[in-house]
Amino acid sequence: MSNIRDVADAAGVSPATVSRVLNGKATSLVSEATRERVLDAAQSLGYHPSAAARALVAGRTDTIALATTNIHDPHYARALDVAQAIAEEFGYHLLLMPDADDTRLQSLLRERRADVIVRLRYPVDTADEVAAAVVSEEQVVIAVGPIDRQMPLSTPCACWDDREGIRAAVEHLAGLGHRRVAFLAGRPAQRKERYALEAAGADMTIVPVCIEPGSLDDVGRGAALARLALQREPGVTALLAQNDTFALGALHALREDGIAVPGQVSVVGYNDTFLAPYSCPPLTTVRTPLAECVSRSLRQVMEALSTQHGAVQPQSLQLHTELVVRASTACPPTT
Amino acid sequence: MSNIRDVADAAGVSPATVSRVLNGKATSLVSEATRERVLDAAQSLGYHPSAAARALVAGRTDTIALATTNIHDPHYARALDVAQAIAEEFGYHLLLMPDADDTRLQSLLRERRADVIVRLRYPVDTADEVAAAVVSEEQVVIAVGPIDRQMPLSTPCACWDDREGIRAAVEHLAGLGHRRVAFLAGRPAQRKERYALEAAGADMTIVPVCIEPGSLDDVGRGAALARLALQREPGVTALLAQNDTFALGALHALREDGIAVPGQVSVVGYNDTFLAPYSCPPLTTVRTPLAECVSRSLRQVMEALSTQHGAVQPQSLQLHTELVVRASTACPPTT
DNA sequence: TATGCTCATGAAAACGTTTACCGGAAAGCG
DNA sequence: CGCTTTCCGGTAAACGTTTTCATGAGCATA
Repeated sequence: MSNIRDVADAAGVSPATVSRVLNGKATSLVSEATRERVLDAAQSLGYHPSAAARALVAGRTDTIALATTNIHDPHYARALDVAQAIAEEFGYHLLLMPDADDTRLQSLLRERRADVIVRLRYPVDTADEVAAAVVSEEQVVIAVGPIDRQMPLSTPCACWDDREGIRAAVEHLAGLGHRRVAFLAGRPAQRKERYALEAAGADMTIVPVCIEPGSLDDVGRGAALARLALQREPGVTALLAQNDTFALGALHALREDGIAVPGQVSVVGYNDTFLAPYSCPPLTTVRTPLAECVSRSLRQVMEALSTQHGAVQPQSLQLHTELVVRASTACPPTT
Repeated sequence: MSNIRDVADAAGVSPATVSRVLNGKATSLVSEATRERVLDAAQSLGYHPSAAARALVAGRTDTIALATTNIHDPHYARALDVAQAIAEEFGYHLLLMPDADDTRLQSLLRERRADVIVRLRYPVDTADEVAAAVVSEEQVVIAVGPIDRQMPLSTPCACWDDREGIRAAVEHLAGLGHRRVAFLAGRPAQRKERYALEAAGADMTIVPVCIEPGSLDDVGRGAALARLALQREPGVTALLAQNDTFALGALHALREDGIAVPGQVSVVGYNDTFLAPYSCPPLTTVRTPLAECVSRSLRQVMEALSTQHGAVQPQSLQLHTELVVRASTACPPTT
């Protein structure tokens, strides 16, 4: 394993010069002749600087951490793709940290394992507690997620309002004539469930349905929830799913049970994942701007980090959600 | 930001003692009284040891790197889940390295950014070139992917034989009476395509169909490939897809064009992702043991790394593929 | 009391970089 | 020729750990 010292010896210069050549910010500091000699030596020795040593002295790890639950959900996988692309663009590495509670994120920061943490889909207003662990001016926590109420954050933040999306879905269903709708929730006391209830007008009832976490995968849970809803709540003519994956399961269950979608029951998803247009029938769903949020906020921070020398001032960004109407919703049957 | 020295001062001991307490392998080396004092001091100072400094001196980063293309494919997302779970179990971090060519993997190793690299889905027999960069006895490259021919590797390896799966699919279709089948390939000269051709018996023709990489997502490409196949290759009664995502697109296209599956055309997927049972109709597909391969080989290496002090001897593992028959295949129409 | 052993702890040397500081040579200018 | 300026590159001090070696205390044994 070769050192910077080995390279220096091979090129007949000092380690400092090698470092200067390899980091080469100001090209003027070293002559063209030595630069070439150093590069040759490094090349022929197969030299790569130790990330640890560099991080230790420079205080940067060139690493972005992505903190999220549910990497298996296509919606988050998309965000991961986006983050990866940006990391690559700026020469950073991507560290994955799923199911990360605040304590683990804080130690991640303190151990200096990452310069930037993108915290996905937790309610953004709890991000400040994590950000409190920020150690240097060059460490940032970015909060990306649904927002409850506008409030000033000390960290960069990109968010959207789930109420907006839910309201659009509910109004769409109400406009079609649905009067009784079931909300297929991941677990009890979901925020979205509250939104759905609050969005329901006087002429519409929303009944939440949920199921204890078990051995089922997400699609399976969606199927189970759909069956439960139709069996337990007579008169329900539409299902509003917690996410597209649940909706996919619901579609499958209804198809198996011989219930026509959207003829007898309408189904609305959430997130507009890449599966939604290809389901059977194509899924009406609410597009949430998760990927866009990650993309914009992360890029902004990375740019600030790479040019300006010092702290990143927290910028907030709020994007809109939007209902995408496809073929899984229609008027309720006229009985 | 607090040091190990700060903690030492606060506890009235030397840094060495703090290190001993915090790494605490042999509990007998430090007295109970000082141990508690140190832990208290560390706690109240919010101390976390610097990952960089630790990595520099100890030569380990406690990091597993996952090298793969296509994180957005549900099949790889599953592998990622598995790897993450194991990393967590052993107290390691997970670094993501998509689209990594050999050069980048080698510098990853040389920079010592990871102790273990899991290299997904490249032909396993090219892994040795990457492993050649292995620097210390405690660095490992694990090769996980389809295998062409059995050959001794210098690195741990978990693989399966795509020919096995392809053959099962082809025989299934042949048994149903299909005589002309299209293979929907990702790009020209795919290995699987070769396998498909070689698996076809005398009484069956396989025509490859492919399409230049473009702006389409994978599902969209599957749809386009299906349409292309049926238009360009008359007499085709079954489609064999490169992967489940393509198959999903194919199902969608056929449904849109009013072609009955499996009545008029049969469709076979590949990989058996979580979507396969829920497609419309449920997808007949070949189950490949990617996740299982990752799980087993990675766990074995991690255990070797954590107990035995020294090199990991390369163990090879080959698992079977298996055809999962669902509802997207049937006899060809009798014209 | 001298000897030897165990046990807890401290001192100091790595690990491989980056960077602030300094010195010397070359060059421009009077 | 002497002075200042510029440019190039070397020296050495960090960065925060882990780990080897040494030291000294306590204690048992002879």
